[in-house]
Amino acid sequence: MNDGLPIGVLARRTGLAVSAIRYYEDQGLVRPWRNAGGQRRFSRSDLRRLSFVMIAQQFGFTLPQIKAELDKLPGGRTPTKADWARISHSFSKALDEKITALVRLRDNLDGCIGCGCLSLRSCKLYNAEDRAREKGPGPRYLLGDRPE
Amino acid sequence: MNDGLPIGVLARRTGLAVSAIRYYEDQGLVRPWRNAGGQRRFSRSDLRRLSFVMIAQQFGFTLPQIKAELDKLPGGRTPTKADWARISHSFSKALDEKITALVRLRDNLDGCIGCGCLSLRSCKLYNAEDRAREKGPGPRYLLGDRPE
DNA sequence: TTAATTCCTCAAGTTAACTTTAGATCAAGC
DNA sequence: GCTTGATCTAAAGTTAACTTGAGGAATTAA
Repeated sequence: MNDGLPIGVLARRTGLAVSAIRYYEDQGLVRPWRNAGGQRRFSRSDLRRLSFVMIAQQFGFTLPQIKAELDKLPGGRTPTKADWARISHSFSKALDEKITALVRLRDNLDGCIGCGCLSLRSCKLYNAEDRAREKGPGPRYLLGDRPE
Repeated sequence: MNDGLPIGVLARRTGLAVSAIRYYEDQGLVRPWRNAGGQRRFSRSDLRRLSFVMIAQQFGFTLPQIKAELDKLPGGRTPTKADWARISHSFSKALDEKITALVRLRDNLDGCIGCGCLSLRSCKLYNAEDRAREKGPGPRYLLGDRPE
């Protein structure tokens, strides 16, 4: 009874394709064991790992970034609710910061007269772009750096 | 003086590569005109369009989704601050909903004893997954549907 | 026990979002 | 006018994140 879940069950429960779950194993996001016949068996907590992956992806995180988050979970034992609460919390905090930047963009528009931008010197957004420009070549991110 | 910005200036101001901006034109995200010599000229408001694209991408929106948002801006005239405020607002509202779902995931963990999940029947997360499962085959999104 | 289903690996194919390359033209400063 | 740097097009290449397909083995239900 407690011999783990086969991959198809994980797929049905999460909505992921079987091939996607196998790919996630390749990328180190889950670590199933094998049964006597060589088939993957997952623990129930992997349902949670996969849910986390799906959610994080919807927010634009890459698989390596997500792996880095998941790697913060304890290695030897099954993660506790406290482990998960901590990781989710730091995660939603990072998102809150991104959102703050988005709201700031919206609010900054109020300083401009229509668009154009007719009053460039007083436009905070314009200045924000100029400030980003001073940081040198290569892509810069208006929202600050990407996570991790 | 008011003959528009060349692509290189847009690139320096936004941090995007010139090739990326040209690609965005192909995808219909910006619509520069051409000068006598056939070179692209952009309006200043395109700086804002591109900033919006960059921000939206960080939140995992695809280019078609972003285009759909930008297409809501008025066609004939330069967008006003009110236009931009409206689009940013609906955008951050969608994100707030996603975040709410994330927080719900975190909070749901409190119903479980450690993990395992030892008390499956009382685990809200487990039930949430089962509910998703009932919606039929194909991928389902724990956070509700993707935007647009 | 047999049939249907599920699973396995490995290699190749796919899509989105770009970048790179090549060869040519345009624009700006001296 | 000339040179240097920016820009042009078109086609091919790249990376992440998967999916698909082939051929075969394991599990499960009857």
